[in-house]
Amino acid sequence: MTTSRAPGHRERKKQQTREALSWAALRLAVERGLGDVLVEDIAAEAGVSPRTFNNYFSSKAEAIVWRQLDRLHRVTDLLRERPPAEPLWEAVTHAATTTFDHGESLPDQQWTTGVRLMLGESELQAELIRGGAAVEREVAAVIAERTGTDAGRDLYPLLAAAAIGAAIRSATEQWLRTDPPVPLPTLLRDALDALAAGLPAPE
Amino acid sequence: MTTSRAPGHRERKKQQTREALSWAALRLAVERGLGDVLVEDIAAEAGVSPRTFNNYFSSKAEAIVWRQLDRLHRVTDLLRERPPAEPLWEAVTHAATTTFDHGESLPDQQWTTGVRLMLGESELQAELIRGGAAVEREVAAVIAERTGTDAGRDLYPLLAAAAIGAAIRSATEQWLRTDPPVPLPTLLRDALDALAAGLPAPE
DNA sequence: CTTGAATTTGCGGGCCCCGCAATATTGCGG
DNA sequence: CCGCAATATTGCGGGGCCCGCAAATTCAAG
Repeated sequence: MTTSRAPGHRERKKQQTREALSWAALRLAVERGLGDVLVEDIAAEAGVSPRTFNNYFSSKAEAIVWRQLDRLHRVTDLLRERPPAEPLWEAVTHAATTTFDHGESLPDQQWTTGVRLMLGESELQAELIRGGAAVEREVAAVIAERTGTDAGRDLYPLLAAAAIGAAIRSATEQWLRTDPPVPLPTLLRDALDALAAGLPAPE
Repeated sequence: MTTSRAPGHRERKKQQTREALSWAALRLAVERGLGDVLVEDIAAEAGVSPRTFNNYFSSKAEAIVWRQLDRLHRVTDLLRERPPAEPLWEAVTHAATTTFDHGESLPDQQWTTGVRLMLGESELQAELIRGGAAVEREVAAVIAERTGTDAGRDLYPLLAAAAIGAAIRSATEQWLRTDPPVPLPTLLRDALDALAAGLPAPE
Protein backbone atom coordinates (compact mmCIF):
# COMPACT_ATOMS: atom_id res chain seq x y z
CA MET A 1 0.00 0.00 0.00
CA THR A 2 1.92 2.95 -1.23
CA THR A 3 -0.28 5.59 0.28
CA SER A 4 2.35 8.23 -0.11
CA ARG A 5 0.78 11.53 0.73
CA ALA A 6 1.97 14.86 1.93
CA PRO A 7 5.06 14.89 4.10
CA GLY A 8 3.04 15.37 7.24
CA HIS A 9 1.39 11.99 7.27
CA ARG A 10 2.64 11.24 10.71
CA GLU A 11 2.09 14.75 11.95
CA ARG A 12 -1.48 14.73 10.86
CA LYS A 13 -2.21 11.56 12.73
CA LYS A 14 -0.69 12.97 15.87
CA GLN A 15 -2.82 16.04 15.54
CA GLN A 16 -5.89 13.89 15.11
CA THR A 17 -5.10 11.94 18.24
CA ARG A 18 -4.59 15.15 20.14
CA GLU A 19 -7.94 16.46 18.95
CA ALA A 20 -9.63 13.20 19.78
CA LEU A 21 -8.23 13.18 23.29
CA SER A 22 -9.09 16.80 23.96
CA TRP A 23 -12.56 16.40 22.60
CA ALA A 24 -13.19 13.19 24.50
CA ALA A 25 -12.01 14.81 27.70
CA LEU A 26 -14.33 17.75 27.19
CA ARG A 27 -17.31 15.62 26.28
CA LEU A 28 -16.95 13.27 29.20
CA ALA A 29 -16.39 16.10 31.63
CA VAL A 30 -19.55 17.80 30.42
CA GLU A 31 -21.53 14.62 30.84
CA ARG A 32 -20.31 13.47 34.22
CA GLY A 33 -18.41 16.33 35.78
CA LEU A 34 -14.67 16.52 35.88
CA GLY A 35 -14.31 14.54 39.06
CA ASP A 36 -16.00 11.49 37.66
CA VAL A 37 -13.84 11.17 34.59
CA LEU A 38 -10.76 9.02 34.77
CA VAL A 39 -7.83 9.36 32.45
CA GLU A 40 -8.56 5.75 31.65
CA ASP A 41 -11.98 6.73 30.30
CA ILE A 42 -10.65 9.48 28.12
CA ALA A 43 -8.01 7.26 26.64
CA ALA A 44 -10.54 4.54 25.93
CA GLU A 45 -12.85 7.05 24.25
CA ALA A 46 -10.04 8.15 21.96
CA GLY A 47 -8.87 4.63 21.33
CA VAL A 48 -5.41 4.85 22.83
CA SER A 49 -3.79 3.54 25.96
CA PRO A 50 -3.91 5.49 29.20
CA ARG A 51 -0.20 5.96 29.10
CA THR A 52 -0.47 7.62 25.72
CA PHE A 53 -2.82 10.22 27.08
CA ASN A 54 0.01 11.62 29.15
CA ASN A 55 2.25 11.75 26.13
CA TYR A 56 -0.06 14.39 24.73
CA PHE A 57 -1.29 16.21 27.80
CA SER A 58 0.17 16.43 31.24
CA SER A 59 -3.16 16.62 32.98
CA LYS A 60 -6.86 16.21 32.40
CA ALA A 61 -7.41 19.91 32.76
CA GLU A 62 -4.83 20.69 30.12
CA ALA A 63 -6.54 18.38 27.67
CA ILE A 64 -9.94 19.92 28.19
CA VAL A 65 -8.71 23.46 27.87
CA TRP A 66 -6.50 22.95 24.86
CA ARG A 67 -9.05 23.84 22.19
CA GLN A 68 -9.98 27.11 23.83
CA LEU A 69 -6.37 28.11 24.21
CA ASP A 70 -5.81 27.38 20.58
CA ARG A 71 -8.43 30.02 19.82
CA LEU A 72 -6.68 32.58 21.96
CA HIS A 73 -3.44 32.00 20.15
CA ARG A 74 -5.23 32.81 16.96
CA VAL A 75 -6.15 36.24 18.35
CA THR A 76 -2.47 36.97 18.71
CA ASP A 77 -1.74 35.86 15.19
CA LEU A 78 -4.50 38.03 13.80
CA LEU A 79 -3.32 40.97 15.80
CA ARG A 80 0.15 40.64 14.35
CA GLU A 81 -1.31 40.80 10.88
CA ARG A 82 -3.22 44.03 11.33
CA PRO A 83 -1.68 47.04 9.60
CA PRO A 84 0.76 48.78 11.93
CA ALA A 85 -0.80 52.14 11.23
CA GLU A 86 -4.19 51.07 12.56
CA PRO A 87 -5.01 52.41 16.04
CA LEU A 88 -4.34 49.86 18.72
CA TRP A 89 -7.84 49.40 20.04
CA GLU A 90 -9.26 49.09 16.59
CA ALA A 91 -6.79 46.36 15.76
CA VAL A 92 -7.48 44.51 18.98
CA THR A 93 -11.22 44.72 18.55
CA HIS A 94 -10.94 43.42 15.03
CA ALA A 95 -8.70 40.52 15.96
CA ALA A 96 -10.82 39.46 18.90
CA THR A 97 -14.22 39.74 17.25
CA THR A 98 -13.03 37.93 14.14
CA THR A 99 -11.64 35.03 16.09
CA PHE A 100 -14.79 34.53 18.08
CA ASP A 101 -17.18 35.03 15.20
CA HIS A 102 -18.49 31.59 14.34
CA GLY A 103 -20.13 32.69 11.11
CA GLU A 104 -23.88 32.38 11.10
CA SER A 105 -24.08 29.23 13.15
CA LEU A 106 -25.63 29.95 16.47
CA PRO A 107 -23.65 28.76 19.43
CA ASP A 108 -23.44 25.02 19.17
CA GLN A 109 -25.26 23.62 22.14
CA GLN A 110 -22.54 21.15 22.90
CA TRP A 111 -19.81 23.72 22.71
CA THR A 112 -21.70 26.17 24.87
CA THR A 113 -22.25 23.58 27.51
CA GLY A 114 -18.59 22.77 27.45
CA VAL A 115 -17.44 26.29 27.97
CA ARG A 116 -20.01 26.80 30.67
CA LEU A 117 -18.53 23.83 32.42
CA MET A 118 -15.07 25.25 32.15
CA LEU A 119 -15.96 28.47 33.82
CA GLY A 120 -17.80 26.58 36.48
CA GLU A 121 -15.15 24.17 37.67
CA SER A 122 -12.45 26.26 39.21
CA GLU A 123 -9.70 23.82 38.40
CA LEU A 124 -10.42 24.34 34.74
CA GLN A 125 -10.66 28.08 35.17
CA ALA A 126 -7.22 28.02 36.63
CA GLU A 127 -5.82 25.92 33.82
CA LEU A 128 -7.46 28.14 31.26
CA ILE A 129 -6.00 31.25 32.75
CA ARG A 130 -2.62 29.70 33.18
CA GLY A 131 -2.53 29.18 29.43
CA GLY A 132 -4.05 32.59 28.95
CA ALA A 133 -1.10 34.11 30.75
CA ALA A 134 1.22 32.78 28.09
CA VAL A 135 -0.96 34.32 25.43
CA GLU A 136 -1.03 37.59 27.32
CA ARG A 137 2.72 37.71 27.20
CA GLU A 138 2.60 37.36 23.43
CA VAL A 139 -0.02 40.07 23.21
CA ALA A 140 2.10 42.31 25.40
CA ALA A 141 5.00 41.82 23.01
CA VAL A 142 2.89 42.76 20.01
CA ILE A 143 1.56 45.81 21.78
CA ALA A 144 5.02 46.87 22.80
CA GLU A 145 6.12 46.71 19.20
CA ARG A 146 3.14 48.70 18.01
CA THR A 147 3.40 51.42 20.60
CA GLY A 148 7.15 51.65 20.69
CA THR A 149 7.33 50.68 24.34
CA ASP A 150 9.54 48.11 25.96
CA ALA A 151 7.70 45.00 27.11
CA GLY A 152 10.50 44.33 29.54
CA ARG A 153 10.57 47.73 31.22
CA ASP A 154 7.31 49.57 30.74
CA LEU A 155 4.09 48.90 32.55
CA TYR A 156 1.92 49.74 29.58
CA PRO A 157 2.13 46.64 27.39
CA LEU A 158 1.64 44.35 30.36
CA LEU A 159 -1.32 46.29 31.62
CA ALA A 160 -2.96 46.63 28.24
CA ALA A 161 -2.59 42.92 27.53
CA ALA A 162 -3.99 42.03 30.93
CA ALA A 163 -6.91 44.38 30.41
CA ILE A 164 -7.66 42.81 27.05
CA GLY A 165 -7.63 39.41 28.67
CA ALA A 166 -10.01 40.71 31.28
CA ALA A 167 -12.32 41.99 28.58
CA ILE A 168 -12.35 38.66 26.78
CA ARG A 169 -13.05 36.74 29.97
CA SER A 170 -15.80 39.10 31.08
CA ALA A 171 -17.47 39.08 27.71
CA THR A 172 -17.33 35.30 27.56
CA GLU A 173 -18.80 34.95 31.01
CA GLN A 174 -21.55 37.39 30.20
CA TRP A 175 -22.21 35.55 26.97
CA LEU A 176 -22.66 32.29 28.79
CA ARG A 177 -25.38 33.61 31.02
CA THR A 178 -27.51 35.61 28.64
CA ASP A 179 -30.44 33.42 27.90
CA PRO A 180 -31.66 35.08 24.77
CA PRO A 181 -28.28 34.51 23.16
CA VAL A 182 -26.38 37.65 22.24
CA PRO A 183 -23.59 37.30 19.69
CA LEU A 184 -20.25 37.07 21.43
CA PRO A 185 -18.52 39.51 19.06
CA THR A 186 -20.99 42.18 20.08
CA LEU A 187 -20.27 41.67 23.74
CA LEU A 188 -16.56 41.70 23.02
CA ARG A 189 -16.84 44.98 21.22
CA ASP A 190 -18.83 46.46 24.10
CA ALA A 191 -16.25 45.35 26.61
CA LEU A 192 -13.30 46.65 24.63
CA ASP A 193 -15.07 49.94 23.95
CA ALA A 194 -15.79 50.37 27.65
CA LEU A 195 -12.15 49.74 28.40
CA ALA A 196 -10.98 52.24 25.84
CA ALA A 197 -13.38 54.77 27.32
CA GLY A 198 -11.85 54.39 30.75
CA LEU A 199 -14.64 52.35 32.31
CA PRO A 200 -16.80 55.34 33.19
CA ALA A 201 -19.38 54.57 35.80
CA PRO A 202 -22.55 53.72 33.87
CA GLU A 203 -25.72 55.79 33.97
CA MET B 1 -3.40 25.77 84.79
CA THR B 2 -6.36 28.06 84.46
CA THR B 3 -5.17 29.89 81.38
CA SER B 4 -8.63 31.12 80.58
CA ARG B 5 -8.38 33.73 77.87
CA ALA B 6 -10.62 35.20 75.25
CA PRO B 7 -13.30 32.97 73.78
CA GLY B 8 -11.31 32.37 70.64
CA HIS B 9 -8.61 30.35 72.28
CA ARG B 10 -9.12 27.45 69.98
CA GLU B 11 -9.61 29.59 66.94
CA ARG B 12 -6.40 31.40 67.51
CA LYS B 13 -4.41 28.21 67.68
CA LYS B 14 -5.93 26.98 64.46
CA GLN B 15 -5.03 30.21 62.82
CA GLN B 16 -1.49 29.88 64.06
CA THR B 17 -1.20 26.41 62.64
CA ARG B 18 -2.57 27.63 59.35
CA GLU B 19 -0.03 30.43 59.26
CA ALA B 20 2.76 28.08 60.17
CA LEU B 21 1.84 25.66 57.42
CA SER B 22 1.45 28.34 54.79
CA TRP B 23 4.68 29.99 55.75
CA ALA B 24 6.57 26.72 55.86
CA ALA B 25 5.25 25.80 52.44
CA LEU B 26 6.31 29.14 51.01
CA ARG B 27 9.74 29.04 52.60
CA LEU B 28 10.55 25.52 51.48
CA ALA B 29 9.28 26.16 47.98
CA VAL B 30 11.49 29.22 47.72
CA GLU B 31 14.50 27.27 48.86
CA ARG B 32 14.13 24.12 46.81
CA GLY B 33 11.52 24.78 44.17
CA LEU B 34 7.96 23.58 44.43
CA GLY B 35 8.65 20.21 42.88
CA ASP B 36 11.16 19.24 45.52
CA VAL B 37 8.95 19.91 48.48
CA LEU B 38 6.84 17.10 49.85
CA VAL B 39 3.75 17.61 51.92
CA GLU B 40 5.61 15.55 54.48
CA ASP B 41 8.31 18.21 54.69
CA ILE B 42 5.88 21.06 55.15
CA ALA B 43 4.03 19.25 57.89
CA ALA B 44 7.27 18.43 59.67
CA GLU B 45 8.35 22.06 59.46
CA ALA B 46 5.12 23.17 61.08
CA GLY B 47 5.17 20.42 63.66
CA VAL B 48 2.03 18.59 62.64
CA SER B 49 1.30 15.33 60.94
CA PRO B 50 1.09 15.09 57.16
CA ARG B 51 -2.54 14.23 57.38
CA THR B 52 -3.23 17.41 59.27
CA PHE B 53 -1.78 19.48 56.47
CA ASN B 54 -4.69 18.44 54.32
CA ASN B 55 -7.15 19.41 56.99
CA TYR B 56 -6.05 22.99 56.46
CA PHE B 57 -5.21 23.12 52.78
CA SER B 58 -6.30 20.90 49.97
CA SER B 59 -3.08 21.26 48.05
CA LYS B 60 0.46 22.52 48.33
CA ALA B 61 -0.31 25.34 45.95
CA GLU B 62 -3.24 26.47 48.02
CA ALA B 63 -1.09 26.64 51.13
CA ILE B 64 1.58 28.72 49.47
CA VAL B 65 -0.84 31.17 47.96
CA TRP B 66 -3.03 31.63 50.99
CA ARG B 67 -1.27 34.66 52.45
CA GLN B 68 -1.40 36.57 49.22
CA LEU B 69 -5.09 35.84 48.79
CA ASP B 70 -5.71 37.01 52.29
CA ARG B 71 -4.32 40.36 51.23
CA LEU B 72 -6.67 40.54 48.29
CA HIS B 73 -9.65 39.87 50.49
CA ARG B 74 -8.61 42.83 52.55
CA VAL B 75 -8.86 45.04 49.47
CA THR B 76 -12.50 44.07 49.18
CA ASP B 77 -13.15 44.82 52.81
CA LEU B 78 -11.54 48.22 52.53
CA LEU B 79 -13.49 48.98 49.41
CA ARG B 80 -16.73 48.24 51.20
CA GLU B 81 -15.79 50.73 53.89
CA ARG B 82 -15.14 53.66 51.57
CA PRO B 83 -17.83 56.33 51.60
CA PRO B 84 -20.47 55.54 48.99
CA ALA B 85 -20.31 59.05 47.62
CA GLU B 86 -16.65 58.74 46.70
CA PRO B 87 -16.04 58.22 42.98
CA LEU B 88 -15.46 54.57 42.15
CA TRP B 89 -11.91 54.81 40.89
CA GLU B 90 -10.84 56.91 43.79
CA ALA B 91 -12.22 54.38 46.23
CA VAL B 92 -10.57 51.50 44.41
CA THR B 93 -7.23 53.23 44.25
CA HIS B 94 -7.39 54.02 47.93
CA ALA B 95 -8.31 50.49 48.94
CA ALA B 96 -5.63 48.89 46.79
CA THR B 97 -2.77 51.21 47.64
CA THR B 98 -3.55 51.07 51.36
CA THR B 99 -3.57 47.30 51.41
CA PHE B 100 -0.25 46.99 49.65
CA ASP B 101 1.47 49.76 51.53
CA HIS B 102 3.86 48.07 53.91
CA GLY B 103 4.64 51.22 55.83
CA GLU B 104 8.22 52.37 55.53
CA SER B 105 9.76 48.93 55.48
CA LEU B 106 11.30 48.26 52.12
CA PRO B 107 10.24 45.04 50.48
CA ASP B 108 11.33 42.25 52.75
CA GLN B 109 13.84 40.23 50.82
CA GLN B 110 12.28 36.96 51.83
CA TRP B 111 8.80 38.03 50.90
CA THR B 112 9.90 39.44 47.58
CA THR B 113 11.62 36.22 46.71
CA GLY B 114 8.51 34.33 47.60
CA VAL B 115 6.23 36.33 45.40
CA ARG B 116 8.72 36.17 42.58
CA LEU B 117 8.58 32.43 42.88
CA MET B 118 4.81 32.44 42.71
CA LEU B 119 4.68 34.33 39.51
CA GLY B 120 7.35 32.08 38.09
CA GLU B 121 5.89 28.66 38.70
CA SER B 122 2.80 28.45 36.57
CA GLU B 123 1.03 26.06 38.88
CA LEU B 124 1.12 28.71 41.55
CA GLN B 125 0.05 31.40 39.14
CA ALA B 126 -2.97 29.33 38.36
CA GLU B 127 -3.80 28.77 41.99
CA LEU B 128 -3.35 32.44 42.73
CA ILE B 129 -5.67 33.48 39.98
CA ARG B 130 -8.21 30.87 40.86
CA GLY B 131 -8.48 32.44 44.27
CA GLY B 132 -8.35 35.86 42.69
CA ALA B 133 -11.45 34.99 40.72
CA ALA B 134 -13.40 34.55 43.92
CA VAL B 135 -12.22 37.93 45.10
CA GLU B 136 -13.16 39.45 41.77
CA ARG B 137 -16.69 38.24 42.24
CA GLU B 138 -16.83 40.01 45.57
CA VAL B 139 -15.42 43.15 44.03
CA ALA B 140 -17.96 42.93 41.24
CA ALA B 141 -20.72 42.77 43.82
CA VAL B 142 -19.44 45.85 45.62
CA ILE B 143 -19.12 47.73 42.35
CA ALA B 144 -22.61 46.74 41.33
CA GLU B 145 -23.97 48.13 44.56
CA ARG B 146 -22.03 51.36 44.18
CA THR B 147 -22.98 51.99 40.59
CA GLY B 148 -26.53 50.76 40.79
CA THR B 149 -25.96 48.04 38.26
CA ASP B 150 -26.90 44.38 38.51
CA ALA B 151 -23.95 42.05 38.98
CA GLY B 152 -26.02 39.26 37.58
CA ARG B 153 -27.14 40.95 34.38
CA ASP B 154 -24.86 43.80 33.45
CA LEU B 155 -21.44 43.49 31.94
CA TYR B 156 -20.03 46.48 33.76
CA PRO B 157 -19.35 45.20 37.27
CA LEU B 158 -17.74 42.05 35.92
CA LEU B 159 -15.59 43.94 33.51
CA ALA B 160 -14.55 46.57 36.00
CA ALA B 161 -13.62 43.98 38.61
CA ALA B 162 -11.64 42.01 36.07
CA ALA B 163 -9.84 45.13 34.94
CA ILE B 164 -8.93 45.98 38.50
CA GLY B 165 -7.57 42.51 38.95
CA ALA B 166 -5.54 42.98 35.81
CA ALA B 167 -4.15 46.22 37.16
CA ILE B 168 -3.11 44.63 40.43
CA ARG B 169 -1.43 41.71 38.68
CA SER B 170 0.37 43.94 36.19
CA ALA B 171 1.58 46.31 38.86
CA THR B 172 2.80 43.44 40.99
CA GLU B 173 4.65 41.87 38.12
CA GLN B 174 6.21 45.17 37.21
CA TRP B 175 7.15 45.70 40.82
CA LEU B 176 8.96 42.40 40.97
CA ARG B 177 11.24 43.19 38.08
CA THR B 178 12.23 46.76 38.79
CA ASP B 179 15.67 46.52 40.22
CA PRO B 180 15.85 49.92 41.84
CA PRO B 181 12.76 49.10 43.88
CA VAL B 182 9.76 51.30 43.21
CA PRO B 183 7.04 51.40 45.85
CA LEU B 184 4.22 49.10 44.89
CA PRO B 185 1.48 51.60 45.79
CA THR B 186 2.91 53.99 43.23
CA LEU B 187 2.81 51.40 40.50
CA LEU B 188 -0.70 50.47 41.50
CA ARG B 189 -1.82 54.05 41.24
CA ASP B 190 -0.22 54.37 37.83
CA ALA B 191 -1.94 51.26 36.59
CA LEU B 192 -5.36 52.26 37.89
CA ASP B 193 -4.97 55.77 36.53
CA ALA B 194 -4.07 54.41 33.12
CA LEU B 195 -7.13 52.20 33.20
CA ALA B 196 -9.41 55.05 34.16
CA ALA B 197 -7.93 57.10 31.32
CA GLY B 198 -8.84 54.43 28.79
CA LEU B 199 -5.35 53.05 28.27
CA PRO B 200 -4.34 55.66 25.72
CA ALA B 201 -1.38 54.59 23.64
CA PRO B 202 1.64 56.14 25.34
CA GLU B 203 3.60 58.93 23.73
C1' DC C 1 12.25 -6.36 2.27
C1' DT C 2 15.14 -4.13 5.50
C1' DT C 3 16.13 -0.71 8.52
C1' DG C 4 16.21 3.22 11.49
C1' DA C 5 13.38 6.58 13.52
C1' DA C 6 9.23 7.86 15.73
C1' DT C 7 5.17 6.33 18.57
C1' DT C 8 2.67 3.62 21.51
C1' DT C 9 2.31 0.76 25.31
C1' DG C 10 2.96 -1.65 29.87
C1' DC C 11 5.04 -1.59 34.16
C1' DG C 12 6.71 0.19 38.31
C1' DG C 13 6.80 3.73 41.55
C1' DG C 14 6.43 8.02 44.07
C1' DC C 15 3.34 11.15 45.46
C1' DC C 16 -1.12 13.56 46.36
C1' DC C 17 -5.48 13.91 48.46
C1' DC C 18 -9.34 12.18 50.79
C1' DG C 19 -12.71 9.29 53.89
C1' DC C 20 -12.97 7.03 58.00
C1' DA C 21 -12.43 5.71 62.57
C1' DA C 22 -9.48 5.84 66.64
C1' DT C 23 -7.12 9.21 69.77
C1' DA C 24 -5.89 13.18 71.96
C1' DT C 25 -6.99 17.82 73.36
C1' DT C 26 -9.77 21.52 75.02
C1' DG C 27 -13.28 24.28 77.20
C1' DC C 28 -17.24 23.97 80.30
C1' DG C 29 -20.65 22.99 83.78
C1' DG C 30 -20.99 20.56 88.05
C1' DC D 1 -10.97 19.44 90.52
C1' DC D 2 -13.54 16.19 87.42
C1' DG D 3 -15.76 14.08 83.91
C1' DC D 4 -18.23 15.15 79.50
C1' DA D 5 -19.02 16.68 75.11
C1' DA D 6 -17.17 19.09 71.40
C1' DT D 7 -13.34 19.68 68.48
C1' DA D 8 -8.77 18.67 66.47
C1' DT D 9 -5.21 15.56 65.28
C1' DT D 10 -3.45 11.38 63.63
C1' DG D 11 -2.79 6.83 61.15
C1' DC D 12 -4.33 3.87 57.86
C1' DG D 13 -5.94 2.43 53.57
C1' DG D 14 -6.99 3.30 48.94
C1' DG D 15 -7.94 5.34 44.49
C1' DG D 16 -5.89 8.04 41.27
C1' DC D 17 -2.47 11.00 38.76
C1' DC D 18 1.68 11.56 36.35
C1' DC D 19 6.16 10.29 34.94
C1' DG D 20 10.61 7.57 33.62
C1' DC D 21 12.05 3.72 31.36
C1' DA D 22 12.51 0.10 28.18
C1' DA D 23 10.13 -3.19 25.18
C1' DA D 24 7.21 -3.53 21.27
C1' DT D 25 4.94 -1.71 17.37
C1' DT D 26 4.29 1.30 13.35
C1' DC D 27 5.86 3.82 9.55
C1' DA D 28 8.54 6.04 5.81
C1' DA D 29 12.29 5.64 2.91
C1' DG D 30 15.90 3.20 0.50
